[in-house]
Amino acid sequence: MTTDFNSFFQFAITVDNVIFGFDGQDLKVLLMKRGEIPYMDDWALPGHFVKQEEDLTSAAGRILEELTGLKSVYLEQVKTFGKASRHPMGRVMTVAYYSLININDFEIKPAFIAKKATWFKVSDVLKTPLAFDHKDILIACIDRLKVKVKTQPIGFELLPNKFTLTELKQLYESVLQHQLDKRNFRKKILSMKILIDLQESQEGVAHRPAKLYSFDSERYNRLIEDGLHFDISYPAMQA
Amino acid sequence: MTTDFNSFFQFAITVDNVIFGFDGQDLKVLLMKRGEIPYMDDWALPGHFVKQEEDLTSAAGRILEELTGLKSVYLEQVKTFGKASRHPMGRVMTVAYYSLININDFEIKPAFIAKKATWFKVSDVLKTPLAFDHKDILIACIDRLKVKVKTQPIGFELLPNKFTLTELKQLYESVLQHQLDKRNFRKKILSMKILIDLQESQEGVAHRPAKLYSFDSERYNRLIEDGLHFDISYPAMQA
DNA sequence: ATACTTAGTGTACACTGTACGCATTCTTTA
DNA sequence: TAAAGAATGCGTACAGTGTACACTAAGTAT
Repeated sequence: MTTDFNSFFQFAITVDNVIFGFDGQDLKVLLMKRGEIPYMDDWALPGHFVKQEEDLTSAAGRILEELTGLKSVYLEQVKTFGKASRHPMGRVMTVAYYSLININDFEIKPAFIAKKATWFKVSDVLKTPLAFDHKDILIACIDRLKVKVKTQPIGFELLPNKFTLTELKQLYESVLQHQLDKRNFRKKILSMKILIDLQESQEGVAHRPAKLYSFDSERYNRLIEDGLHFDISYPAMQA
Repeated sequence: MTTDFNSFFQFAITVDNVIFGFDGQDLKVLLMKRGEIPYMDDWALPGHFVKQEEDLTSAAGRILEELTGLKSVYLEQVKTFGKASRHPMGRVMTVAYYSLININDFEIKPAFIAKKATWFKVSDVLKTPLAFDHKDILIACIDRLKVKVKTQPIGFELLPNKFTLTELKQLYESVLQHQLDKRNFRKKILSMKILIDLQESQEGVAHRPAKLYSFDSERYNRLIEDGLHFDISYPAMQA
């Protein structure tokens, strides 16, 4: 009975993290070139084994921090992948997370430069093979992000504190893979009253500078209490 | 290095399954009285250890079938719970699934009668303590169901093949915990054209019998291709 | 026959989504 | 310094959907 019970304790758990960034044009994901077997030299999601005494959530945060130096960023669990055959070296389940970071804050930690951590356009990565079942994991995270970004104000996590409405629109378009109508997008976002008009403008651009805004999370929370329905649905705003 | 690697393989994985049913009045969940330590005699979600050679998805299906005899029912992974302290007897992570079954098809397998599998009203269970972190798991599954039932036609999984519009409305009300306006609900559902009018009526009721409908999944899929937006949002239909 | 119970229907109004074009403000360069 | 270029930023009209709301119809039970 006891030995029977113990026989179950032979799994390993990893956390794999789909780190999304946005460079003003495209949605990007951070991949690492594997330096060990299996899948040596293939591109893979950053991930690690969970340690014996470590909470799952802590493990996800640790990976992100070790790699990027960033703490307290947006991090969400998506799905656990547990096919018996998914890891050639044993029974390893992986819990997939995705995180949203401001790509400008980001700086790869020296320890990882050797492992070649690189940003890829999401649209490109979908065409190239990845280690393990990481392609499936990536797709699951993209799908989750698409759903979530429409109904939760998480898109702002990918932008600098100060941003223009054009940048925000570009972000939504690259996540949702859909063109949006400029005027309707502005109208909708501004009508929610969740942005602070910073009374500042872009500088150094070769055209009329755009106004800068920031996301007012306190106000957002108050409005949600009052029944605000955050919803950026692209069928509603096709260009 | 190898020993180091092996040291990670000391986790156990369980699957816990929140089995939802609907009796025409209330949303219910199937719980079992535990017959072993820890948490002996407490109510708990049905669950099991995942076996060495078993896919995660198969394990979830196996639990459901062993308990209810039902195969190929709606089953969805929700979240993995992995606090280091969550299981007093070792490092056990659990992957939470929920499933939707037609309560009339259901018959508890004899092996489980001894373990007292019983349906509870969801609203009651939320007030009583459960084993482990099963309360958290239950809440996560309820929340997921609420979100999902609004945008996917999964509510029908909880109903018999033939149902009345009043039953369907009652189902939504008990899941969403919100009253809906009868006329608007009917108008919305019928306007989607995803129900088949069976040209039959209820029998044996002490009042005007209601018409029976069934869900037309093929038609639904066709309409989705054409851009149908399934959305039963309660702010839109408050009573 | 009457009372009772639930099923089933329609309309008016407000609001939101959607489509769409032009003037404005800044930089660059001729 | 004038003109061209580039992106910003604004408004309106129409269609469609959401929402509120009360009574009649069709059965059963007494």
